[in-house]
Amino acid sequence: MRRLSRELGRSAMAPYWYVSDKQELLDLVARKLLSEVTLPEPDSGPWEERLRSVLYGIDAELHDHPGIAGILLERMRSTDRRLMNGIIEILLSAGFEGPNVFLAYAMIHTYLFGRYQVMEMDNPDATDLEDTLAGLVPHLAGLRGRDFFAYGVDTIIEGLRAQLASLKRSRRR
Amino acid sequence: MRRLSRELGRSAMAPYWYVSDKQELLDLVARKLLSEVTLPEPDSGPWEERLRSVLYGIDAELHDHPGIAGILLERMRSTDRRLMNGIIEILLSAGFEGPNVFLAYAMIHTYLFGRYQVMEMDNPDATDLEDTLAGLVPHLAGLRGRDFFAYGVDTIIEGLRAQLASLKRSRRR
DNA sequence: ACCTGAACACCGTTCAAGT
DNA sequence: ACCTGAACACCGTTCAAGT
Repeated sequence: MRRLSRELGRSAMAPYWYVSDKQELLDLVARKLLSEVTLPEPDSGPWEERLRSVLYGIDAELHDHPGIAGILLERMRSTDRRLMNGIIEILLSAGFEGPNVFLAYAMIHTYLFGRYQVMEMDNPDATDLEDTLAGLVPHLAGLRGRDFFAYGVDTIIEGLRAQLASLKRSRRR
Repeated sequence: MRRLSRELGRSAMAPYWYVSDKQELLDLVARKLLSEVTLPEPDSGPWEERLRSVLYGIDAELHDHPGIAGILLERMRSTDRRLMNGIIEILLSAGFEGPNVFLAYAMIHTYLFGRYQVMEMDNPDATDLEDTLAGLVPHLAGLRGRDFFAYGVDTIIEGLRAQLASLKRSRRR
């Protein structure tokens, strides 16, 4: 707060006229970013594509503001449920049901949450990787943050597809 | 640091005789916890089970100390690479190769990271879920933290299995 | 070898006051 | 309506000093 006021050329207490505390300010920022993510139309494609689209949308917002990821994702599941609801609708349309809807959603949410703690891991200090790994290091050079995220999302989608298949199998009995 | 000293009945500066700063103290705690996780023997079972076993091991350590998750996972990929190497060996034994080893590892690491930011989400305030969701809420009651983690790990494993299958397909060409 | 006390630079925030 | 200044309770940490 003090740094913000300093950068705006005001006294330390100036922000407190607009906002009641630091938390409220961060909430407003998170709210703004969340509102910029669009949900795909229900009939705009297969669930996999719609899911990927929301996740990439959230990723894009977080990309330039990794600092508020925590607040943002916390809001997503408490006060600002628009995106959470949207994702759950996608999962329902995919065929998830009952507890599985929440399990699947939580899994996705958790991955997103991790993404913005790690971020810096994208370029993992290839220096002094031991034994078996040393030979693999060259492969690391070409990988970028987006590659890691894309691979993660793909893997999650494949995983969910498998869960869905076994759900349908057990339903048939 | 001040609170630690207070609880130990020492002056605020007492810890600084043992440790050069707060970061170093947290590192020592993280190191201790990481060292308590055992890696399964390479021939102790299929890769899926060995992977699950390490992840559950890490989860168990983090469970009672969610606060140091950030430091712990950061160490895992920087100074304390024992577990990271172990997981990567498991992935290699599963058939991953080249960049895919790192992509798969990063995906897992990211999920773990998210797990301990979210934690509290495990019981998501079923109050005022809107429209389509209201009907699903009863299913939430029975779900516990462990269920969410187990489902996440299962989904990741299924996802990785699918990635592996397509890797092998492309290798055959 | 182990610890203390005073001090510094930094926070978020309360409260009374200024224009 | 919009902002300031002084003050408080809290940090992590430096430095010189005590036993």
